[in-house]
Amino acid sequence: MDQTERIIRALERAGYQATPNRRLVAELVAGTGGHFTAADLLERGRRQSVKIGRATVFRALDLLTDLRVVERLDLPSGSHAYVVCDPDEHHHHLVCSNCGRSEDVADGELARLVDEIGRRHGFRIEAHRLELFGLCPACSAATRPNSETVH
Amino acid sequence: MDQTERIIRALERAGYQATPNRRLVAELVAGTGGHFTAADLLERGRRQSVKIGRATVFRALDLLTDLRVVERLDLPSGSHAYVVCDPDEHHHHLVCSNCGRSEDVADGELARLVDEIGRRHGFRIEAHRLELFGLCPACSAATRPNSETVH
DNA sequence: TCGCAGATGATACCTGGTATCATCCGGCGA
DNA sequence: TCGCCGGATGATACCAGGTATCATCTGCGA
Repeated sequence: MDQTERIIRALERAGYQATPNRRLVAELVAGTGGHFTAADLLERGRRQSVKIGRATVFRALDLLTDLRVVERLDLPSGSHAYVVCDPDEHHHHLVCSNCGRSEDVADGELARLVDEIGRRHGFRIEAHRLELFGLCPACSAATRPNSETVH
Repeated sequence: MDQTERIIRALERAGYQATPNRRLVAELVAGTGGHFTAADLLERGRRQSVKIGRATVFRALDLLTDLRVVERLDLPSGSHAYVVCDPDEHHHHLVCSNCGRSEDVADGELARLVDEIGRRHGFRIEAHRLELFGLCPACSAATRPNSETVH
């Protein structure tokens, strides 16, 4: 898939240079199955024996976060991670607590619910964040193979 | 209000000693209107010219988090804070982005929604977290005084 | 060819949190 | 009453993730 290209194009569309370093970060980011940390990217970069500064990685991630190509996630453990996601639509994340894989979840009914909560508490709600953690189909099957199949 | 006592009693019920330091932390925690950080507590402690170690504060907060008397919050800025809350019921937080005041929000319909999302994506959802940010009634009124009154 | 803006990397720094370790303290048994 | 012991404490060092600074590099346009 062209995840890498999508990211690069998002950068260019926003008027940023698509430098080799940024391309590299885009590739590394696109190559993650699920969530990742800046340290992950650095390590994978080094393993491919390309050298890139820590600051540069953080700066690139910052850019991508601004462009909403990646988002920051707060894991239940309290630590932070990043995930690639769709910049075009407000959504939330469903994260596999075993393999780290992440899926976007459309806001859907949540907006209505949030609205209602705001009204009930008299708050003017400006932002909300829903994060869901659990086992993805694969991990779920692996840990409980005798469980019912999808239906 | 007996917020302080409630916290102390929660400690004792769980078999922990209610030491003077823990009492102090309980008071400091109970005395916050909204969310706070460990650094806040330390500073307020020192301002009251009681001396308490950083580690002790963190340890006490850890305990209280375990007892679910306080919870950790991830602010939109990416930083962490703590809030006091009701340990007896699964709930979420509605946080004023101006004054920091926080209210508990019952899970309500969200459980159903979460369930449905899980089913749709084939995930076995184990945990979810909803955080809402906005202006509380007071701050809302202050920033837009000509706005409609509560009705 | 020069100059400049933006990108880069090394490095120092900051913040929030944890680990370690020696010390302190209060309760309890001898 | 003494001594012991476990839990609590505080100082301190440490760690991770992230930011700030600054000198250097690079590529592009005039």
